[in-house]
Amino acid sequence: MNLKDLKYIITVAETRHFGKAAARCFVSQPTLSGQIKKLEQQLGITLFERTNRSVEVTAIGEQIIQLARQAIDQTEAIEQLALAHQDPLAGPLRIGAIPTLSPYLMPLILMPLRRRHPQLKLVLSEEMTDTLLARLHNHEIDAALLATPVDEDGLESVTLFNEPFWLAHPRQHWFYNRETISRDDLDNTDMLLLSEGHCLAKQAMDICHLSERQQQGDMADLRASSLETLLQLVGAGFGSTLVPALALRGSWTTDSGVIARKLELDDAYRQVSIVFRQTFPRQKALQAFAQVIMDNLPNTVQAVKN
Amino acid sequence: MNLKDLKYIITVAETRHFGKAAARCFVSQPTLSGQIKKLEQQLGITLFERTNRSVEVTAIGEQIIQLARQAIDQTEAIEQLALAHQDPLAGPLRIGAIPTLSPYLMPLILMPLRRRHPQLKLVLSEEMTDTLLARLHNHEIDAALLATPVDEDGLESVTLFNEPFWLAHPRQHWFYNRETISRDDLDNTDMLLLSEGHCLAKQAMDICHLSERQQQGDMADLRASSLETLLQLVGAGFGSTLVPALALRGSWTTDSGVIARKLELDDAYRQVSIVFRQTFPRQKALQAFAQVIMDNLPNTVQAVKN
DNA sequence: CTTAAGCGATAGACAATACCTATTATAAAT
DNA sequence: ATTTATAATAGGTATTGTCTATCGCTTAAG
Repeated sequence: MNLKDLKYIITVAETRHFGKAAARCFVSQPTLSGQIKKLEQQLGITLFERTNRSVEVTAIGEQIIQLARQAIDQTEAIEQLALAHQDPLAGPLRIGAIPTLSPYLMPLILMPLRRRHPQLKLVLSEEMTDTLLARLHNHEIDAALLATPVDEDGLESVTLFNEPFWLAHPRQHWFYNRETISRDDLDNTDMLLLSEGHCLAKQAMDICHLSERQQQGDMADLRASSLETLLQLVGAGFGSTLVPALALRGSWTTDSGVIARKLELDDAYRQVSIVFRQTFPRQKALQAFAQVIMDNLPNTVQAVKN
Repeated sequence: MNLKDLKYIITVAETRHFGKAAARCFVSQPTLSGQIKKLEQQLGITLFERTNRSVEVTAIGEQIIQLARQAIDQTEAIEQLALAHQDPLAGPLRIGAIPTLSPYLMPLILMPLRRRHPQLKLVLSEEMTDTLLARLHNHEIDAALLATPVDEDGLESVTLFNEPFWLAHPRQHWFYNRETISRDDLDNTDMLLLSEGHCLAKQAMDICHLSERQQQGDMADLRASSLETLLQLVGAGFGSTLVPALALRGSWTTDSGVIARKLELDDAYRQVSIVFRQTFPRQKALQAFAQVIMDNLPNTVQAVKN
């Protein structure tokens, strides 16, 4: 059986005329006759009762043609669906981002994205780097926004921007009187960190020259599960911390006893990149998404030219 | 697009493995790969995201494969339906019969038919010869049981049996004392007839040598619309009539003042035949139906050997 | 009564394409 | 480093869908 054959019998049933049906199917009449004969033999039944003068559909033919119509409808639905999704921007894009980035970046780009690519729908998830990479491999998400370099098999990574770390310290802290903060200053203060698994925790440790062991001994009980909590702790005077620039766009500096200051250190930034499977077929959609991000960054962070 | 292609992508979606899918489809792996590539190009979308190590279905692929499954289901339903009807006896057979035959013949054969061919369902209709022939041409019925020879284009006719005409007369009639009834006797009595259109009316007139005109003058007001009515009239003494043998199988002789007697005339019978379109594809079913009729006739009528 | 026109079926040649074998390229496992 | 497993590619073969030309038949017209 064949989809063309089904179209043929449907058309014959409609026209009750082999010649006209053939013309409507853009084939010759012998072709149509032959294909229908073949189909009838394959099915073992007669679909049309024909004389030189008339063509009538048999009872069983009526039933079969009804089913054939449904089958053709399904295939046309397939073509419609495919056509609607030929635009790689169309349809949902499943994006995961790390928790120290997502709540600060997404508000910046969602509106511009909708304006620029209204047909592109996002499905967002917020998880830590390892989980995101696993979900990427499992095809559960299409891309991940990470702040750590990735070099895994089958994954590709495009850097979007460099996000500086700022120092957040309590107002009462002796930092308050310093003109600039040096790395030595950072080494000699109480640094609060995010709980384990957050890449930001490890990066902060690297910059402040803290070792894992040191950390465990000192303030394991003061690791926070979110940046918001962390800043609350800073405001309460428990210590200082490094904060990615985008996270400071809120009202932290003004009210709640937290002072945020730029760091004049070469390596006090993180590289935010979008990571996806090399085989992902809708990379154009990711490209568009990335472009919207880079076009809508505040001037505290600098987009990377690729 | 092609039904085979749809089967291919369904199988790949199930196995997530081109080689295994190819084996299950009984084709080589390159064939499967090529066909799927072709389909993806035709649809303009990627159905599977594949590496050397894994095959995963894309989001749009999932949707399309779901539709493909439905389409394949429809075609399998077509094959099932065709298979179920490959037995030409299967499915309903639309039979029309004339009113002077149907109510007397059908009770004789319905039970034997069900015993012999339980899968053969009858759809009966009861109309006069002309109507039946028209419906036959219109494909509204598949065969007609008639008592008149038919020689129309595209129709074929098989004689089933010869049904003798019996004479039905009132008990008080002078026929009652006669040993045998001759044709002259018939000419000289009041013959009651069925209303126009019934072939039995014309046949009775032929046998009794009545002309149309004669009939109109005499007893146009006494034509009956059914055999039952006609016999009621006979019982009431309004005249005599010719009755086909099968119609006398009831209890007419015993009670209601009607005497039925065989006629010893060469031409006092009618030929009952089954008529159908030459192109009708289920002639085997008609053959079976006809055989059941001939096997279950009472000994008052004689089957015709073909 | 002959001729012409319309219709579906048939025959044979051709061309598109589905299919196969053999091979390549690449990644994972030993 | 070698082997194994996988999908992709290349090139040749075979199937089969399609075409043109024609037949056989029926109906309509001259």
